[in-house]
Amino acid sequence: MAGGRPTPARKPEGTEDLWGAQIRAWLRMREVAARIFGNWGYGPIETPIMEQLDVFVHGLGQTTDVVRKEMFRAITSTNLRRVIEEGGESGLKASRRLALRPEGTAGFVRAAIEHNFVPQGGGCWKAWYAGPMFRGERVQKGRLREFHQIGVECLGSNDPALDAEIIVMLMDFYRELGLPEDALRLRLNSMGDADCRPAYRELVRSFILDHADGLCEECVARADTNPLRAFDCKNHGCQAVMADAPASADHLCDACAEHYSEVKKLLTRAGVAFEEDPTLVRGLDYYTRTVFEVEALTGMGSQAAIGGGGRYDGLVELEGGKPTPGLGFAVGFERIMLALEGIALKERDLKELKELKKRELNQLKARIELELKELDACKEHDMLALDALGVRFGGGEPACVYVASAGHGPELEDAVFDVCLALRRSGVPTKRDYQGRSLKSQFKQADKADAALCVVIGSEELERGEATLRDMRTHEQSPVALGDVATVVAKRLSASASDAGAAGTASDAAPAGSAR
RNA sequence: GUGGGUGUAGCUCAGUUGGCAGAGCGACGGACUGUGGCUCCGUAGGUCGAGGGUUCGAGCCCCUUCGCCCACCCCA
Repeated sequence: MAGGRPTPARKPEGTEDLWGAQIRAWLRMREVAARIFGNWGYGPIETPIMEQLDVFVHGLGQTTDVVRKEMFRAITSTNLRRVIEEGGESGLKASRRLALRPEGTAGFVRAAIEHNFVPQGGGCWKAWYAGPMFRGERVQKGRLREFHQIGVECLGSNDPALDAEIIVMLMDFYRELGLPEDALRLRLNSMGDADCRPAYRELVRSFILDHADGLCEECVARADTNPLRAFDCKNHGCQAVMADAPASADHLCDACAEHYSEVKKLLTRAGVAFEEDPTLVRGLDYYTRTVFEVEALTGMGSQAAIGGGGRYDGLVELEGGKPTPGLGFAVGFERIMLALEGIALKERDLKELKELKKRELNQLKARIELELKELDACKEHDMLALDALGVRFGGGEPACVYVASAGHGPELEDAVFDVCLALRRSGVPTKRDYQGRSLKSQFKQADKADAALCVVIGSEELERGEATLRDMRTHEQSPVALGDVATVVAKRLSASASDAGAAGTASDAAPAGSAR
């Protein structure tokens, strides 16, 4: 150990460091959520990443897989050893038994009860959240132990219009992110409520016992504890048998049936395509009536659901609050990114062909003209790579300016320092060299950083109290007084930014200002 | 919890019956003394995941271990 460095730590299994294009995509997705959900009356909320264990046990249900084996649990105690010796955490009071949230709804409902969010007179409370969730599962494609969700919740009304609205809003959200409806599949079902679900459950249970021959052991074994789960079984034999099982939508009580048909009517009215799927049974106990799930058709591994939710009219009561209806959904950030990547890869064939033709043309031109002025193959490759990352909706870093110094010397270095300071303080993203590179090298750096402008300061300029301002696209250069650099650059940048904004919103071909 | 795959340069990966540690891309420098993208030339970069064993000799064979990926299950 003496003098040796410790071996560097690694991030825990199933976690990701978010940086570069990823973090920008996450922030951008939150912006889109804030805008779209805001239009529908949902405001932002943030609740703790950990809650008392009971919040999840009561809310999600004792028997769900999430609670039984997928939660990260923690205790606080002044004497850990005694807790272990005396039979574990069950001896601790509730406030000392904690868990990292595996989903967002239970904590939201806890907060709603704690602060009386729902108005007495019968209005509803709407909010959206975004943040990390934790489940101790084995990692695979589209499944992490720490993952990020954006969710919305609405408490206080059983109006079917709300069920339809949040689904429409969800599809709008996907479209805004670059996932059109034809890239997705929306599945819809109704699970009934406290009045009709028990009887239906019993129907399914006896169906399973009658058809035990054709079903796998596990499905039969679960007939008593959770018969509906048999619909979810991946076993083909089970799927074939369960296809003939009684469908929940056919066994709803009158109130649930009316609610369900109203939801479907309104969805159709809004032009949202859906598939009724009687086998859709969501894994958390709190769902009642409307349940839905959205799958992406490309890019996914075996985990294709990029969002899902439904109504949970019994949940608030389960958490100890007054009976209050509610509903919501959650989408998975990482899975949406996979879906976007799938789309980008599909489009890539077309783009590659285009690229190829362009290059052929360019080669011909080169033979004739020797020099090509606007070939930008490198940048376009970068954009392709970005597309493959699924960040096409996220844009790149904002336009920036590069300050280059021609030559060395304390006066020059001070001038560079001053100019950068002024630029940054006037809100211009500014980059510079710190390693004494050659001017040529600095231009290379500026190019890589995709700088729109370059400020060159050398001893000649310095004597005149000036800097040279170079437009990296047009190659035009002009002198600017040192004191005016910040204001002139800020003006030039904002002018070109609004140009690009006006011209290039719909076309992803706008080359300027869009690399990482 | 169960099963399969994989680990060699910053990245993507070659590496033959055990015999000098490799390529492409990237990075850096130069050609061009103060002006970017193309081209050419050059340079740097490795505990071969870790530990042990067999051998004259191990990236390769054996044992142990760790990480990562994919799938079952479940879900976002």
